[in-house]
Amino acid sequence: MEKTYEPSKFENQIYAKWCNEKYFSTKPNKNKKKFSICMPPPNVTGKLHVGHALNNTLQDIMSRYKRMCGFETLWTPGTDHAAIATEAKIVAQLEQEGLTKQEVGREKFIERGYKWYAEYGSTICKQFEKLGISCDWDRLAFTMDDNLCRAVRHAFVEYYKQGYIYKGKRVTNYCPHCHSTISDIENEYKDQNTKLWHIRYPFENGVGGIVVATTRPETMFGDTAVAVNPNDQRYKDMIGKNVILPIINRPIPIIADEYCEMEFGTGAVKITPAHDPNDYDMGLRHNLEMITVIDDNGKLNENAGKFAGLDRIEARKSIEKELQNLGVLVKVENYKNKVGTCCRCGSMTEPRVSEQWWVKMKDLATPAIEAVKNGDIKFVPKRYEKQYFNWLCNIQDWCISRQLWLGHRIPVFTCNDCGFVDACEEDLKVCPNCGSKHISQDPDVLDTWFSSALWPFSTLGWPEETEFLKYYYPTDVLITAYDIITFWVIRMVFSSLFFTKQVPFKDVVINGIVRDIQGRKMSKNLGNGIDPIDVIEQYGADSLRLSLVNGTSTGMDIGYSVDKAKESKIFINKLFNASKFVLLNTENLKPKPLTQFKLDEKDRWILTKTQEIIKSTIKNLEKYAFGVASVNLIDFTVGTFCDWYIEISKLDLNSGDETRKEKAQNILLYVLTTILKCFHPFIPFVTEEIYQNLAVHDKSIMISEFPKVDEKLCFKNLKFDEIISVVKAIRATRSEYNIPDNKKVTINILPVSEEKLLTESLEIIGKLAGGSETKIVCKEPTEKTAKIATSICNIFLPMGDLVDEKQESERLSKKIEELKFEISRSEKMLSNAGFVAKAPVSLVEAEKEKLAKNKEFLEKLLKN
RNA sequence: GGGAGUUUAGCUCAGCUGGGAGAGCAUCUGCCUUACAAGCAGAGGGUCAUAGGUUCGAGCCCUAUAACUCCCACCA
Repeated sequence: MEKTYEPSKFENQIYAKWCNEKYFSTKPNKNKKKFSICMPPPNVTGKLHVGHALNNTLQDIMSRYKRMCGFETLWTPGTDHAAIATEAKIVAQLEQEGLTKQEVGREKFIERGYKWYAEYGSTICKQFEKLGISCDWDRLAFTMDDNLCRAVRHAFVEYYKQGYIYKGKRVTNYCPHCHSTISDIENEYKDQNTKLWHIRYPFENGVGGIVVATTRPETMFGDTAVAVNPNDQRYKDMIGKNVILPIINRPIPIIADEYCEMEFGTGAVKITPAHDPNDYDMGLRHNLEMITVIDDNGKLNENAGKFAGLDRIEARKSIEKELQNLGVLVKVENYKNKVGTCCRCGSMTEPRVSEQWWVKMKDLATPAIEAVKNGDIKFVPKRYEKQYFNWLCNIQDWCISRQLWLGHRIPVFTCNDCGFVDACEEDLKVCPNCGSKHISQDPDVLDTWFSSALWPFSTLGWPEETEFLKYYYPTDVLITAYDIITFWVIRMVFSSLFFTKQVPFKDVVINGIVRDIQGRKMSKNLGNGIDPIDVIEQYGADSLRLSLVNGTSTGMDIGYSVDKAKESKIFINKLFNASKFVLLNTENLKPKPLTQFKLDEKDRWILTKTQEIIKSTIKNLEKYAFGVASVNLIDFTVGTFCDWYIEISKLDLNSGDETRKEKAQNILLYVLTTILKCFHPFIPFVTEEIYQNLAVHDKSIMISEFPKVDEKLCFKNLKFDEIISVVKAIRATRSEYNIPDNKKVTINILPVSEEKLLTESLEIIGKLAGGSETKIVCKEPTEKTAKIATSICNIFLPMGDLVDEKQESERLSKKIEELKFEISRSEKMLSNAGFVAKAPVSLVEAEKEKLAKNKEFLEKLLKN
């Protein structure tokens, strides 16, 4: 092993070895229980971010843990083509070359897409490898793979044949930048400071009129009515009359509709059915004409008269000026409202009437709600169920068509001659109705999430009844961030229930978002992003992983800075060094069962503590409490193993007594091995590196067995903590007197109880507390000493003139006060009838014991 | 307008079905002690947001309040 912990020296080699040995690969094995997990596929639009590192670290922890527990473990990796995002990137790429999508043509454009997928897909996989994740690369999936395309097509056709998919005209959110419709959840509402324009629409005779308030004056050219509330006294008489739309002078009717709020604005609303979902509904109710005024590029079209060709936002100023000139602009006030933006590119979306493909959601949602309600699927933490229910209970039909070229093309074919329409798994070449060969396929592609929704089963071979599907499905756990519960988790659930009649996963573990240390989202604009690969290069993958997990809790956001990786590296370095110590002292050791040795108090103590940490690690991992598990492991490694046992073991190792030495060697090796195995899921590389150097080891730690609690190594009524208290008390007193650590003093111990233990532990106390001579005495020394009282003994440190009487009596009286306080506390509790009657018996007993012990202690102190 | 979350040491955060407040970093003091100075030992530092309530007992459960964050919703 290297002298110092330098992760870059071994991480890559170890990963290569794991791959060569096929440790990540798995296949159905009827004799074993399985554990399966499928990776939320990152988009192939770029590099991994810290969020991916977090999410995949958690999945890797579960995978490695379960694998070590003997489960046939499949973790399916993969990537997502993310049609809209990737297409935007490629369009931008083309733009740089001075080309447009149209000039390149659909076929060539798709070719470019595949090139992009290959390039960025492999970049992402390489980054994952650096992170050390143990997914089965042989089963790497991509949403545009042939078999996944077949699954998508099969799913579409099934939905279609059963009447779940239909084509319909309504207002959807259109992104003029991405040139496609997007679904409601892809449309994010953002606060914006804008204006409310009050415009007078005059009556036909040119006199008076009705004033409407609008945030979108540019849509006025598409107005086909003005609506007022039927109960609004102000406008009652105007209903049915016409007003003249200014600028283009088109007459439109005043209609009555409950939708209008009398209190808002002027109480009169301009109605633009083609550009607003509510207006659209009203248009249907009142049979209004629909006039589109904004084109695919977000510019006003010919219906806007002389404003045609202007950008929708830029046109506002000119329109405002014109309205002012016409004398119909009543006022303009500042106004704050929410504007829909495209979640991919941030452009303001445009509500527009268009014909799209939809999935009918209501019947699909019901079983999905049921699956979580009846516990077939559990959310961790549970509170995220609310988000799930909230969305499913208010479900709207899902718009699945996108006006893009990349992605899964909608498999609906139309006969150009007879109008026959059908969805087909194989391309339709000949019309089954009229025999014509003039067939055209729908030009749109499917929403990316349509294919991701099938991910857990499509990656296992569905719709084929493959062995993998039969064995590994449903998967055990999905680990993902909360921001895609609606986009993805919900859609997987209803798709799975519909197509496979099973839930896609049993547990959904939600991780938070990785933010910067100030709690801000990491973004390009802020320049506060952290590249996980940089962190790995600087501190190692294990440090990155541990820093993302340690002390965090599920579902909570994480404030992250590279300092955390540095802190983790410091701990790993500690583990590395402790291991080095053990390795140096256990070379060529032939381990024996620990029960063969005569175990003394400190041995029983460390072995019992080891069983406790195994137990707690298992318990925490089983409930996905990764952060607590690692905190406990670190605490045990540093605070128990390194700080105490290793130091103490040096006495056995250097005792010259071969039996003692061999015992210590065996215990050191056992405890270290246990620590390494428990830690392996968190920090796989360094644990493997160390493990390979152990005197005895399997071929790899990752295929070794996860530690189990050994009841034979659990001991009761241990008193070793008392010895630790003695050491700490002496150390504190030394520090009080400013005695440097390297200066030894005589330690006189006058036992009060546990004399045997104290006698056996003199060596330990002497070593750890800096004793030149450590001995049991039967009475207080006559010389001047610093006096320390502990619950099992009095300690006297002869320090000549250094001893300060005042300080001594202060310490003594402080101790007495402490004890008195403790005693009165215990007495108060025990005299409380409620406590004695209602508290658990063990607690009451413990309190009684404590009281008796403290009373005895105090009595002895006061005697002196 | 609904819903959720957060509020604990100077900072970043843990804290189990309620049973004596924890870690890391930072600060102060002393040590290069034979695994580790990326270290060791010691120390200081908290009315667990506020106010009520339930309970023998509350950081944890209930109710209200405040501040911050997020999600959902068609008020032009």
